[in-house]
Amino acid sequence: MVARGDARRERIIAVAFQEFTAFGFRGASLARIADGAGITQPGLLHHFPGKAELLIAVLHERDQRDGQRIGIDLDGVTPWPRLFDDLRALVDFNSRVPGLVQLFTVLNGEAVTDGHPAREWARERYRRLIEHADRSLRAGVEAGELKADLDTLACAQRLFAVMDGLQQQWLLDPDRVDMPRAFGAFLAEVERSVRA
Amino acid sequence: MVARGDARRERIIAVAFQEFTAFGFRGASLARIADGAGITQPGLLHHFPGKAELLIAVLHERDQRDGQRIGIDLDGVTPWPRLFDDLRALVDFNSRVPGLVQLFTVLNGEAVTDGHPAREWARERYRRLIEHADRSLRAGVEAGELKADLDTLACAQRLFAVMDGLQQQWLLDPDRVDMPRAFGAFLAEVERSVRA
DNA sequence: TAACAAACCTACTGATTACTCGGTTGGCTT
DNA sequence: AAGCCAACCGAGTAATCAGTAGGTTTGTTA
Repeated sequence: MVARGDARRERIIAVAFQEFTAFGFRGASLARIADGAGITQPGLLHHFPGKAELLIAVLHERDQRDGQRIGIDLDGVTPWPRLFDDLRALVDFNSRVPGLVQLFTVLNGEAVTDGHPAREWARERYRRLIEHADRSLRAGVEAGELKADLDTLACAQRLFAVMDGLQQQWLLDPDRVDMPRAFGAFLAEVERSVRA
Repeated sequence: MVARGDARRERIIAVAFQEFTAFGFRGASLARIADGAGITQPGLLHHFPGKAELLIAVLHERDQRDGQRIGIDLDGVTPWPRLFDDLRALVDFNSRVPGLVQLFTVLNGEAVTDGHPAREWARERYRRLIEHADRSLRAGVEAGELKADLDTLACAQRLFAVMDGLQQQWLLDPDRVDMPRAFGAFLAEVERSVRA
């Protein structure tokens, strides 16, 4: 009976992913999620103790799945040319999965509100991503390949600021924002300016 | 009796501003807003036909108030060096009013969800801001002061992407993000790279 | 085969949601 | 003084919200 339970959990998470993407955490309804998963509401709450925990489960599942797909080792030190390639590939991929981008955009925005269950998750996620990029750039500086006076932390923050800012504009107005192109151009500019 | 009505409207909008900032549109409660404004819920709905219209009223009021404060003429053509100064001043100001930044961040994120009343507002706002910056840069190109092959639209989009992306990071982790400094450094970099 | 527990269900809770109906009040205009 | 209307309020509306209590089914394991 373990197998059936696991399958159900996956189904619930998949439906919850869509619900949170469409309406955010506050706009999401457990009743609709249960319905979509072909289960009653108490049945849903047998698998997850509450709405907040369900959201966290969805986010963790996404982190894990996307982490291994994109193949970036967030704990190691990626050589900086590889970092830029990885980011380019990530944005290219994202441009083909607007739903995924929407989930992250909506929840990042919602996360700054009072008492939001994803606040911690959002902050830690940014810290991880930025520190990873920062390490790459610092290694490049130490190897003498990048400018010695490069502000690596500010540069790392900027990389993800542009990525997220373009996602926001792209979701609101896809016809006017060529996200991969705009991000690629930005990266090229950065690559030129950081070289020693 | 007109004066009292106007004062009440202003009071309602001020309280609603805080409520939408703290909880977003979906998380906001008309009952709490009415309470904070010292009025009953039907009393509130006498002034605004519904929750969506109240949100729009708050956003329009903010647009108007902030528009005249920052002194940017969105319809005219700002000389590009002035554009950069204006943006710098805007980010400096924003760093002193986190509540205001939070309202815009939360609503921009929420706006991409299904059937959100601020979707149109968010899209039009970006269009206005980006077109304004784009016109500035194009004028600079035509005057021969900026690179002839500068992609002015992509550059304009990037300016606001960085601004919003840094706001997001700053709200989540104010200790690790020096927003005005990071944005200033970015602008300096842009200014160097766009010059003819 | 007996015990056990995971995986559900029905039925319900009280709270909250945005919003409506049908008033009353009180100041301004004619 | 009569009439009018903006500015409210009390009392509800039906719907939805997340979550609970307590029981039943069903497969696994001892």
